[in-house]
Amino acid sequence: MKYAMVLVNIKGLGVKTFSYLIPDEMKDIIKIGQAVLVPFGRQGLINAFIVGFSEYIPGDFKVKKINKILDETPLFSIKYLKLLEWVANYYCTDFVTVLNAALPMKLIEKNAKYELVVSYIKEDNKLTKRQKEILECLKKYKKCSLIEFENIAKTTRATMKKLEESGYVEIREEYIYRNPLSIFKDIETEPLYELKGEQIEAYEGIKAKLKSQNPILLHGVTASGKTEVYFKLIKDVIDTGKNVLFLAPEIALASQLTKRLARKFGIKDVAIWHSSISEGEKYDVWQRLYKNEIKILAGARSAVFAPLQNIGLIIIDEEHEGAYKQTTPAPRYDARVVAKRLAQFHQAPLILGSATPDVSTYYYATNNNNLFEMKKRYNDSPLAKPQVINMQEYGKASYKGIISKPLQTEITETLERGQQVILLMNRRGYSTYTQCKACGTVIECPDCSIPMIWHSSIKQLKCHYCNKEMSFPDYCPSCGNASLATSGVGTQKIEVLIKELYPEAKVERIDSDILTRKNAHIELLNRFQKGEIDILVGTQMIAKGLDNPNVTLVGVLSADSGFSVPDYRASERGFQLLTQVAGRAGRGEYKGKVLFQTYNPDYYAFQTAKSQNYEKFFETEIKSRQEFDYPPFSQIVRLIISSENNFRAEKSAMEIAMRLTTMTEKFGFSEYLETLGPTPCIIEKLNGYYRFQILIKNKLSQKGHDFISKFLGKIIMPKDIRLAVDVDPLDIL
DNA sequence: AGCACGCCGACT
DNA sequence: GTCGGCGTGCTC
Repeated sequence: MKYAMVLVNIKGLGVKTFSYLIPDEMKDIIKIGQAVLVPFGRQGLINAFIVGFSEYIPGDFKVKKINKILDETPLFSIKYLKLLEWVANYYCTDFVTVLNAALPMKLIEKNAKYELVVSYIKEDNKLTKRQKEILECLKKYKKCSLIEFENIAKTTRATMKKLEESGYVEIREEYIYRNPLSIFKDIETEPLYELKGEQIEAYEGIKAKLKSQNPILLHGVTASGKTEVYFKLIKDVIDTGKNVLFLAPEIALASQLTKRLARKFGIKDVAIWHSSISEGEKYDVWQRLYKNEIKILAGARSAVFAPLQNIGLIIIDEEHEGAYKQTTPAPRYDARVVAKRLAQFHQAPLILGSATPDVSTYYYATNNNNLFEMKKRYNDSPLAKPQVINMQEYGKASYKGIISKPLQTEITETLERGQQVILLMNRRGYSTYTQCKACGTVIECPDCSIPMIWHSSIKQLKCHYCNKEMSFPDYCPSCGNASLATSGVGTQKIEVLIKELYPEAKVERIDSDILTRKNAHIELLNRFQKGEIDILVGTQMIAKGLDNPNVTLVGVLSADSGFSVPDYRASERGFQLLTQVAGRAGRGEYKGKVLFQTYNPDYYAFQTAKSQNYEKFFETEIKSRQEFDYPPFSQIVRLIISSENNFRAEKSAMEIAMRLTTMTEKFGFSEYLETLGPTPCIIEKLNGYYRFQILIKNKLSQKGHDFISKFLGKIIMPKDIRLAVDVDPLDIL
């Protein structure tokens, strides 16, 4: 091979690949994944990585020689690059974009992995008073990072060098692993629990399926004890010498999970990976993973790109969570999809777990006979049957038309028993829109086609998409009348009303508006757990993960709000939210109660959520998906064309749709591919950009997908127009 | 990002 | 003439 494809990261340019000539003396030792030094433009020698080889260069340019191989041990494998290539093709972006998302920047930018450390040797009477002090200080440490020590001892590099020359201290380069788990230093170890009842059946069932090429679904109701089943499976895998990747939907849950894993399996075998650990920590964990020093890696979605070796099992918990899909920036990957591919590469099983599985996941698991169910709670406490309050009937008799009499009674009784209440209101802010009573005009965000929402806490109107704030106008911008009023209900209004109704109770609100202080919501959840809060009002943030045995009442104030969104997955999301929040009630020894307030008591997704009957919900939902050719019966590729100029965006969207249709016909893909649109997006304007969308429905044809990927790869957009490609979008708003 | 190249107006 | 403004384009 004559040339090497080399990956560089240049400020402003980002991560890109370039071709370099391989000098003869390197030909035998050069390998994919090695760090090299290459000359680049006027910047002299820079760090780069070998990502491929070629006999030719892709174009006509002068080519420079690789200067040096920095480390003969590669930092990633060919297999790893093949996975990223597959991801790039599947998500219709370029390889470089995927690499950028997958590799820690530190790995690409700087290869220096050694730090100066200083250690104590001796002291004698020749030392000055100050030098003696410094050595006294150093004695306390066996060895210490030099920079750190200079800070501690309030001394300088010159002084330390002098001490080194005279032989009092030793300064040397040493690799120091940073360990993100150091916060769990004093962790207590914990044995694995014995499985019982349905857990044993699920465990045995899954064991028999571990050779399956398709994902295995563990569908277990809330609090059924899925985690213990995972732990048992993990134990089996690491006992065979293989490693485990365990994903959780968000960072907070991944941290919690890591702590539990460290307790069960020992801190040195467990590592954590997510977007918020520092670049330095990522670099170190990367090295340890590559050297096969870690047995269990826990993390959020980006952990699918960590170079875990010799994978024997991948687990994705709460698999229905939207957080597994990256929405922005590109690559808009779904960790579940990447994990499936990764599992195939390692010939390892992939286990997906949820109480409310994704409709597509459930469909495939049933078809592949890979479904395992746990229908009872671990401690046999019964699932509460939600009671539906028809607001058409009870609305008039309710408090300000919002909190029905039955809900009020239940809250009163729960508080009297000294138990706790969760109230779900899936909308932030005080109201939902601001409207002129005279002409009907709704105040919209100047940059987004979205109603501005009144926030009583900050006394401002706020856009929930771009966060723009403005003061409440005195007059209607359209007709000039002083008749603007807020309508609709959000969490802030519920908080106010509940405080009015229950002045004695301790009421707190949790939604993303209180996240101004870091960890504010964790503090609130801890206080709720300790019983310092009686009633917790919040958005979907309170629907997940709360395991508080003293919660016996869950009220959903506007249970149908989620279902009315114009999106094909709205029913699924609504069902999941209601089931998850209902699962928070009565997890301990006390029986739980769940109340849904609604104006549409007959809606099917609602009825099935009421009976907590996933199978029934699935039956109805899958029929409608089939009827309209929605996933899992098709794959959707969504193109969003946007511009600050409405007309330009529309024109460009029409051109793309036209070209796509023509090409589809020309290459004979009409059978598999259907192009819909362009249409203005449901959110027509966002952050000042006018948005149009094209939906491509692919009837699950690999060739069709390759065609789309190739087609999109060739498109060059004018500078004032943006094209975003979203494969398997979570919503089509 | 930086830095060169290059095409126009202002000025010793 | 030529100094310098920054818009455009390139880095294997």
